[in-house]
Amino acid sequence: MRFQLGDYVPYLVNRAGVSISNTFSRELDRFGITLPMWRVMSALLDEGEQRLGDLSRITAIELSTLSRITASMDRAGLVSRRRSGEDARAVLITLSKEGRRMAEAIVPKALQWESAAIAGMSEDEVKTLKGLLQRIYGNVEGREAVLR
Amino acid sequence: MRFQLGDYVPYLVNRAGVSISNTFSRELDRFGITLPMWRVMSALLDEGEQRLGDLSRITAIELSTLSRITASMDRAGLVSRRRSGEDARAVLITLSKEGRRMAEAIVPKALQWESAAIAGMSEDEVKTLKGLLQRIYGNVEGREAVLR
DNA sequence: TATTGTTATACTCTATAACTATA
DNA sequence: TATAGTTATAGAGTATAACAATA
Repeated sequence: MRFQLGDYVPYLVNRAGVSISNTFSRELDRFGITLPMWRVMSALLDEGEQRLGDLSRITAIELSTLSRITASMDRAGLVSRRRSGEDARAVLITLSKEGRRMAEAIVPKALQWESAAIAGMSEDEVKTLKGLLQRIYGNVEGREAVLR
Repeated sequence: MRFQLGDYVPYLVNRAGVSISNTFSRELDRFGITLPMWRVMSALLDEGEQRLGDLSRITAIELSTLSRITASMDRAGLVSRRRSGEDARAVLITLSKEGRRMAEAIVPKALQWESAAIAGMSEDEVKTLKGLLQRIYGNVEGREAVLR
């Protein structure tokens, strides 16, 4: 049976994703943060204070990994963590002033990298791309949910 | 400045890629191999014997990582490695009989996972998706090449 | 000198599971 | 009992660089 890696969707998606991530990670090195940290910061910038569990869903970072990441960001002064008043089990994460300042400095760079990645595509193509990627994620996670 | 993670292409690509990779990795666990190993095997299945450097390009795996991975696959009896006669610096990697048998057993599973990931998409959409993902990879790696 | 590949180190993320505290 | 997080451990990939062998 013939199998061509260059025509195989999971490979193409993963290769594109890894490629973007790796190159942007190098940009983030200058700020002393990792890509998952940037995800956390941008999610908080957009959505405001979040519970750890919700942040895990938004950023697609494993809860246990996220727990360590936010602890490290807390030590670095980028976020603050406090117990929720409504549910004492929950931890609320917020951007600190410094974290917000850094996040706002990174946003333009992030948009530049996005532009570079989608260079030459029409608005329609980009829109289609986003839709299809969301469907892939939904399909895969949905199947996962069934298997669990 | 507003920044929405859920509308940001690098995030969407990476999320979809990681999601597919993680779920398929669990399928591969049954065969006792990792996703990068499967990449190597499928590339060799499709393209035949390869130099390590070429295999690195095809699979998008770092050379130093690939060196260790193929060494481990060699120990597991999945591939064989030998020096090239034409260029004694180069190492040629081939699937062993057992490696080929395993790869051929995995191909149908891989195609099933691909089908699940792209469920509900038309042929045209899938074709568009592949083209756009290839362009992203080209754009990013091209920019990388310039920066280096 | 440049290229092909190997090896070592330090770091990050993942997967898993045991654990605490609260609901 | 179930949920929200924390912590520890083992394993895999990445980045980097030093290195050997060959071109």
